[in-house]
Amino acid sequence: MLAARPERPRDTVRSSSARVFRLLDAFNSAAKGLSLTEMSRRSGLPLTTVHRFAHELRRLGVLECDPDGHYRIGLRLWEIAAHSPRGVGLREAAMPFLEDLYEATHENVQLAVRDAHDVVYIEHIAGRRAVGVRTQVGLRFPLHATGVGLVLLAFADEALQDEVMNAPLAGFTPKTIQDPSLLRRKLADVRQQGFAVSDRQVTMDALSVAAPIRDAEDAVVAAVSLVVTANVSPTAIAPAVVAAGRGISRVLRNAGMVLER
Amino acid sequence: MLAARPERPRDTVRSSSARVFRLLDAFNSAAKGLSLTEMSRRSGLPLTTVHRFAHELRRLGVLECDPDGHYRIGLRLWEIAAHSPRGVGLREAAMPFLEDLYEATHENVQLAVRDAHDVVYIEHIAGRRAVGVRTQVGLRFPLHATGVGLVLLAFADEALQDEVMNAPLAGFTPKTIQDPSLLRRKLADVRQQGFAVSDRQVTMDALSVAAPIRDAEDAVVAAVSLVVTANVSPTAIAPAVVAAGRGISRVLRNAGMVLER
DNA sequence: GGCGCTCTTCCGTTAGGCGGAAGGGTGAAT
DNA sequence: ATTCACCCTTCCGCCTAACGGAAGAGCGCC
Repeated sequence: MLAARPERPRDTVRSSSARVFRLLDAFNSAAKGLSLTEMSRRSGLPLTTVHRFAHELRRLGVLECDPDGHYRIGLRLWEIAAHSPRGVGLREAAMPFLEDLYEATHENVQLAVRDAHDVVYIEHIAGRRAVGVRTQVGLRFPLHATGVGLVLLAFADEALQDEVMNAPLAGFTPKTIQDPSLLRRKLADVRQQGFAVSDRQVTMDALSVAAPIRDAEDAVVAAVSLVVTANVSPTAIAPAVVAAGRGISRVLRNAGMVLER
Repeated sequence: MLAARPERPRDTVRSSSARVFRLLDAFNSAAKGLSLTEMSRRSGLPLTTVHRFAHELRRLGVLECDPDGHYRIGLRLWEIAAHSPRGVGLREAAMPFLEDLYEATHENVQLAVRDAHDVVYIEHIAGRRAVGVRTQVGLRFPLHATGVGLVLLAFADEALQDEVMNAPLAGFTPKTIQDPSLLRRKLADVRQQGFAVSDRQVTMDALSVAAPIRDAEDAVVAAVSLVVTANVSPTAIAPAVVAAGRGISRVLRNAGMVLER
């Protein structure tokens, strides 16, 4: 008699952990803290569920809550994340070299890894004087446009390269490579030269030079780059960037760090 | 007939989220990745439960797993943590100033917040030439010994100060303050001077000078410090540290950041 | 081949999760 | 004062997803 169908799996996984992390994901691009209702809206979880989770997570220190009921990502989560090899582990190894690079140039220094089809920025150093760049720790960006992305793509599996080529390549400026065969040739150049140049492919006022970072098993697991104003010669700064990449790779090798997936 | 008692709450909370984070906590002080069995042992959760969680968390990207079955904290968790105001948010605001401090001195620069009775290091910059310090991003340390700790304690609630005083004060060197009344006087000095000096209280070869960082509501929410060899004069470096603290506070104020708990 | 180790699958039980509904609190608009 | 709009909180019955012991599979090692 017209019983409503079970109608189970709306579109979502019904495990408890998946819900918790769906809730936590609601905090990306949340400048300020979120109220319970906002969390509910962003995550698509029922308010009651959010209420239950939020209180529990607060009790655990995973979320923090200011007096007027706005929740934020808490220090506890940050501490757990500090044990992430590809995040903080890599950063610790790389920092002295990024430091030197910054001090020598006073330009934007960036450290990034790949996740799926994105670059994820792990660290960046920028003085107040350097060219304005919109990168931020934790930010994602498509692989084909940036210097670090080109490096990470050039040394990735062919399967992954194909996937990226077959998807539409977003354009940011007139100089962004959007043609797959052009990109393929570019990647070959990167592999041969040992560094990548992204010339005004993200903004028209900046170019970046990036070099690979290898782990203890010699796999390219990260990239370091220098972003400078577009009038600087890439070949002038490439040696320093490549040297930094080598230095960081050496530290990873000596520490026996393996960061492959 | 002799039914075994329910015997419910061994010592642990039985919520799903609490278990997940108990599992994730198993990763602290885990240099390398953990196997399922190791996770089970460290967390005290039954192997089957760990098995279920680990697979689910891996599916979610919260954990990563290398081919031989060793799990690590994944990039997804790190990305979520990148939205933590007291972690990455603070770091972003402070970085240029830490940078300047480092460049001017080439000594160890540290940024820390307080959590309960501990200092938690959010950032540190150390060249290869600086005095060896064992701090690390994400590390905890007692409040009463370090420079940053003294600052954070000096400007904390009286209630919290009392709690710290009433607990035994761990000693690290002969110069570590372990007497509550001495500590109380020290804290008064810190408040009056506007900076703290920890002279050989952690190791006999180093001293640190720390200054407070205030958020948009003028609450002391963090501290910045410089750790140098014990023969450097604290008063010589204090102005630079205090200036950095002021600079960072200004950025927080302009950004309207409120980091009180 | 037996032993110790770890990972995986199975499955019956149940407690913890779920979320609609209703209640309370606050502030702004009328 | 009354209404409205929001947001947070509590309650409670249903039920499913989580639980974990037990047994089995894979893998070196002595």
